Amino acid sequence: MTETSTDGRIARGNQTRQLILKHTVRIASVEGLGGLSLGRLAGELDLSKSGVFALFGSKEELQLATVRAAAKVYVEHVVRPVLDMPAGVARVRRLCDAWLTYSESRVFPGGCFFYSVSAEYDAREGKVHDAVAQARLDWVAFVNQNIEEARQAGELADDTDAPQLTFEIVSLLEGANAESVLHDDFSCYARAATAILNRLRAAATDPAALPPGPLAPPAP
Amino acid sequence: MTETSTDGRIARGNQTRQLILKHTVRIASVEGLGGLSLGRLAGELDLSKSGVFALFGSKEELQLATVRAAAKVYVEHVVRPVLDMPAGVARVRRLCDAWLTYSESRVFPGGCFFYSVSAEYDAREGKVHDAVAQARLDWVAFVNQNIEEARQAGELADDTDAPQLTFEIVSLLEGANAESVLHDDFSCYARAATAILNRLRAAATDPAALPPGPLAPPAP
DNA sequence: GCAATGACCGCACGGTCGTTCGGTTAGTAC
DNA sequence: GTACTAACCGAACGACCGTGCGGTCATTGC
Repeated sequence: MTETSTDGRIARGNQTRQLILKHTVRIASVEGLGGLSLGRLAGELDLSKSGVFALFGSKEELQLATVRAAAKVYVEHVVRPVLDMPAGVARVRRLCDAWLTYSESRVFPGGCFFYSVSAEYDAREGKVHDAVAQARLDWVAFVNQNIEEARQAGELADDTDAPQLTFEIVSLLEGANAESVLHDDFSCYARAATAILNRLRAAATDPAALPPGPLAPPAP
Repeated sequence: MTETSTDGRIARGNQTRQLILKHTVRIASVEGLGGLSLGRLAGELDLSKSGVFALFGSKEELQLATVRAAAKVYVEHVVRPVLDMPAGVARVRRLCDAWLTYSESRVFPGGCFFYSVSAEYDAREGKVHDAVAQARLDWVAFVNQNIEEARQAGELADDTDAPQLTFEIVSLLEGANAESVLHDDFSCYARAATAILNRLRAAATDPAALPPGPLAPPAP
């Protein structure tokens, strides 16, 4: 517990852990967290089953680590692209575009990781459900905060119901992901973008500031 | 294969099959079709594992039969309540209300059955995926048809994009289901109803014909 | 009567699951 | 040097999985 500056063993362990988690997030986005199995991971990664087990301590801990790893990827692809933008409706729009790109480009092969595992664990109890639910709460709160800031900046009507608008936007985003993955049809992404753009215009104080087009311009 | 009017054996088999399917649709809505197991069903229903197996022939056939059984329940609770209404925007609205009631009242304990299994099998291949995808296609086509009929009846603007409106409505419905099940919070149903009502008003030729309130009045 | 059918059971099979245990190897601390 | 720690392996465990086989028993058609 002292200041161990360079322990090659721990570094190697973390490396193997990340190697494993790169696989689990991909598997889970397609087959769910229940599709993970220690034997399968060991086989595909040329490790021993007990070695994989030892790195996480239990299967549930592996699942929780997978959720945390997916959250990092999610933040990187969806949240971070808007962090350097000023608050406002353009930032909200860019957040939506980032989400649609994240889903459409199949950062996870099974579409949005959290859509898959949310549906898998929504009606169950336990730590995995709680972790997934918290991740979604954080995401919804972030969207809501961006909308609220746009309202307070005067770019959305004063009487805009931020939680209501948040619900609608999140539903449209997830609806596009669901339909595109299930039917292997990407036309719904344009539908989601259109719907969100129109909805933002309806709430905006200056609809002309929301021109059509795939991406809102980055901060100048 | 002749006209066997009363074969008690086959009747009894169908009865047992339906007993099993009543359980499988409930289990699958919570834990997914992958959560089904012959041994578990046999234990909970006081049957033998081989007996359950024999009634369906394979596990995949049991899953497909479960999807068909859930589709029947779905039609009964969502589609049938609007069949005796005249085409128009009131019929569309009532269809949405029926869906929200179906989800909110937990006809399936895990919320909408098809939301759960769609997310479970969306990125996989095989007969189960195809059956689930087809069921969703049928549902979306039905919503789209009702919207299109309302447009042709002159109750929605001529330039209404029916598939676009269908996508938005279906997304909002499923969004409410997802959020309520995951967080055990039912406030989102009101949000979905509000969003859909406003969206229909925006497309309606006579918005005054869409008063607020939980349910559109049945046909007079 | 007799033969056929179908629901249903008991049992065993090969396989995979998560987990445990003992041991080897390599890096760190003293 | 010794003591300790952590990654990692190989073998084994008990439990459960889907499936197949042989058999019992009630119901049907002839």
